[in-house]
Amino acid sequence: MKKQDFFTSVYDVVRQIPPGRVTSYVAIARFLGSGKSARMVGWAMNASFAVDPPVPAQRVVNASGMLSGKFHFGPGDEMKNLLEAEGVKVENDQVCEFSQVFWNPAELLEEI
DNA sequence: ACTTTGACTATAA
DNA sequence: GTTATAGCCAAAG
Repeated sequence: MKKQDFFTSVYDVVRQIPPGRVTSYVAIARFLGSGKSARMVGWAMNASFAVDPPVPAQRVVNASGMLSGKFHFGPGDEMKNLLEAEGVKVENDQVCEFSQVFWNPAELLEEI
C-alpha cells in the first residue's frame, strides 16, 4: 500500500464505514495518526463530491453526533434522509443513540 | 514561502 | 442553549 495523501486516506476510511453506522471527524483523524486534524477530515469531505468512488460522507458527523455537514450535501435534509435510509435515526440534525451507532475505524483491524 | 481558510474540538463566559 | 476564543493541521490561493 503506497503512501497516500491525507485526503485519500480519509476517503479510504470513510468508505469502510458500514451502513447504519456513523463516525466522527476526530475518530478518522486519530486513525490516520493526527487526532487533532479533525478539521482536515471535514475539509477532505468538502472535496469528496468529486471523488470516485464517492464517499458516504453522510456517515461522518461531529463529535456530538450532529450533522454538521448537512448544509454541504444539498438543499434541506438530504444528509438526514440518507442516514435514515441506512437505518440511522436522526432527529434535530443529531444522530439518535450516537454512542450505539458510532463506528470506530479501529474495527478495520479486526476485519469486522 | 506566506496567508487564509475550513463539514472540528475543547474550554470559558 | 449560545457566542467567543484558542488550538490544531493540511490544502488552496
